[in-house]
Amino acid sequence: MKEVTLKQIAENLGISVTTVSKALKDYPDVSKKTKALVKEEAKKLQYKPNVFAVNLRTKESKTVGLIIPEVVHHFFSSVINGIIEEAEKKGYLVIILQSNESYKLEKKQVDLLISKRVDGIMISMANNTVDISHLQEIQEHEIPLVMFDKISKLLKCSKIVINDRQAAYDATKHLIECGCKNIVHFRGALLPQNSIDRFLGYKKALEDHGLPFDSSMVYICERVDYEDGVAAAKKMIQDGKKVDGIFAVTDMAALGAMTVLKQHGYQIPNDIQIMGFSNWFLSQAITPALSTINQPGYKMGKKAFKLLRKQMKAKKEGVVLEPEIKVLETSVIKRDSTK
Amino acid sequence: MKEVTLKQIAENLGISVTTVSKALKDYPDVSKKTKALVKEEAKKLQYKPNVFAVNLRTKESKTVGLIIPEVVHHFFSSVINGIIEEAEKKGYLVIILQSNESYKLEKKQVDLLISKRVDGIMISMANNTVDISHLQEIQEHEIPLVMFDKISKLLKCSKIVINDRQAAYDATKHLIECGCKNIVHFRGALLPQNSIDRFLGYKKALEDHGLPFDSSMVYICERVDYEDGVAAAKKMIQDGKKVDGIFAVTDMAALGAMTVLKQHGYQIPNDIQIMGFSNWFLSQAITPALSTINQPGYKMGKKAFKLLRKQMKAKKEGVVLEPEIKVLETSVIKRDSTK
DNA sequence: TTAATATCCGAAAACGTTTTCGTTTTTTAA
DNA sequence: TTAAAAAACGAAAACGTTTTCGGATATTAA
Repeated sequence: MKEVTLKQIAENLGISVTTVSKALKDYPDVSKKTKALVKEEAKKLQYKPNVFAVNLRTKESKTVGLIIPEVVHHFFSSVINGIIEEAEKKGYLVIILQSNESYKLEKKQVDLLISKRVDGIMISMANNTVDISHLQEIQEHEIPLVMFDKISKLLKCSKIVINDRQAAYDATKHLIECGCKNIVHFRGALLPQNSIDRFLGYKKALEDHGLPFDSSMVYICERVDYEDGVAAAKKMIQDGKKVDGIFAVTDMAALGAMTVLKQHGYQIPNDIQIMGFSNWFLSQAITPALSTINQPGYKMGKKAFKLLRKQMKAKKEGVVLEPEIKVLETSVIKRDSTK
Repeated sequence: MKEVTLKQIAENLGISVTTVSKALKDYPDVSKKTKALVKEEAKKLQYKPNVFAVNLRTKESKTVGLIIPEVVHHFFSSVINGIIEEAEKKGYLVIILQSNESYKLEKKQVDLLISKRVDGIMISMANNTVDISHLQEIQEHEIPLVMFDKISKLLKCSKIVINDRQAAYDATKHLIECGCKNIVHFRGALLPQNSIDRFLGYKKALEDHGLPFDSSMVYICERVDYEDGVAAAKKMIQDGKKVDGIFAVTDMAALGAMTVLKQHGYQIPNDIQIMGFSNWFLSQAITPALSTINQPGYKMGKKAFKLLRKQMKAKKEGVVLEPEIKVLETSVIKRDSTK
């Protein structure tokens, strides 16, 4: 089974490769008649252009890269979903790589994508990435770059985020308005910006409402997952502090905490109210249903690709485009874990 | 910033492109001295081969395609994780596409991957796919193909599965051994093979243990998710049948059922025992912790790529390889939803 | 009719690499 | 010293497409 090429079609029709190519792309300088002939023959032979040759010639691959900390996370898989769908609509395919929250691996993945000559890159940074030279390298190669969710404030590029600080502020405020006076915060790791911002929002909300901030009321959930929530809650109970509210950095951590609290006989929301973050799809299914902040992963993915596409288009047209920063709306979702 | 090419290096060193190419690939017919020189120069200029040209020349892209029903599913994202990791180890990148459980879209995605000339394809079929001509087309293009999880028995290709029937048999048997006499089955959609197999395993287990099979004790969960479990449980309660055990096609459906049952005052496992399927990561975290079947997604992903790689290698070497079917082990995981 | 213009077509270069095969140079054997 | 063998190198073709630009043909105007 021989591959069908332009040459093949040209020979069959007794015309030149040039004309065949142009006919298929509707160049104005080929007659309607030959266009029809060529297209018919192409269809008959089921001609499909050799992308390898097209890539080489046009210097683009219609492929973009995506680097995220981990695929197996509801938030990130939602983002992936949004990106893939949006990309496909525009004829782009997506290569996904994981950093496993490791700076070293993240750097390696960036190199990989650069050498694969993808048309653009989207990235959500690993927690412990501080050096951003690998991201600058992307820009030096003039590859359009978009950051989302876990971004670096130091890098000048298009970004798509939520206002973590404001959202955390709202979440904490919600707890306060529900009557909480002693609110614990289960925060994320120390480095990533969104973890910092959520912490700051929590702190600010306390201050604005006349509640004292006490750093011993803050527990760290390094990986912001279920187990971390469990561990933090256990530690909290052990510490024996007076607590009537918890603002957790993610729904998963909140859920972990909830399980432990229930096991220890705490009534939710009567004894302790809990606020999550992300609106994970099962948060409404657990008992009590978890109050949380809506973090639109799917939408973020869509927007991320749209921004990237804008950059890619501009590059192709030789236009210089100012980086754009899009902030997506979040909102408090009140359920049964707060009253 | 000009791209560094072989030509560039050749000119700098006053030798031919051919020699440079060969030197970098350690051909035996270039002297140690020139090899050293070339490599040094290449490193100095940070030479990176143009993959587009390499692809064109070698006719391979070191890229594989993956088609799954949906990214946002814990099982599938586990598979993705396994595949990406294994692929990367061998220098392959992965392009992920979704069928959204639609045959039409699945077909389109296959076409896309074929025209992208990926080196291999892995697929888990959409529920309503019966016509497999698009998969045969993959084989006609001589693209290595591996199916996993949701497979077609009609297609001759490498597959990686679990023994759904046996696993379902074990799950049902477990319920029976825990004293259940009236076991309901929440099954998946009618078409996909694994849904059928799980149903058959359930039925066989009943028969083997002298329990009557009653088709009105089977409820369908089309999308096998939480909401389906909720709906099926409601319907079951409404039907007013005597039930002391449920075997659900997935943990998510089981969880949905559990929520409804708890709301209706049923004690689990005292009034009704529940068995899930998949060992979703949170199944151990809910209360009561869900007994289930261990379905190793991550491992399945790894194995799937390994099988694919074997096929790709064989193709390259011109060897014909018999399709291989790997069956992964499953096991009953006993937790608190059964006694 | 010729000249000017519009329309259509194709030769050829280019993209950067790999690989075949022939040529040159060096080494070894006689 | 010469012939044979081994080692090192390079010219050139090939992969299949896109695009420039010059040339041919057909059409219109004078």
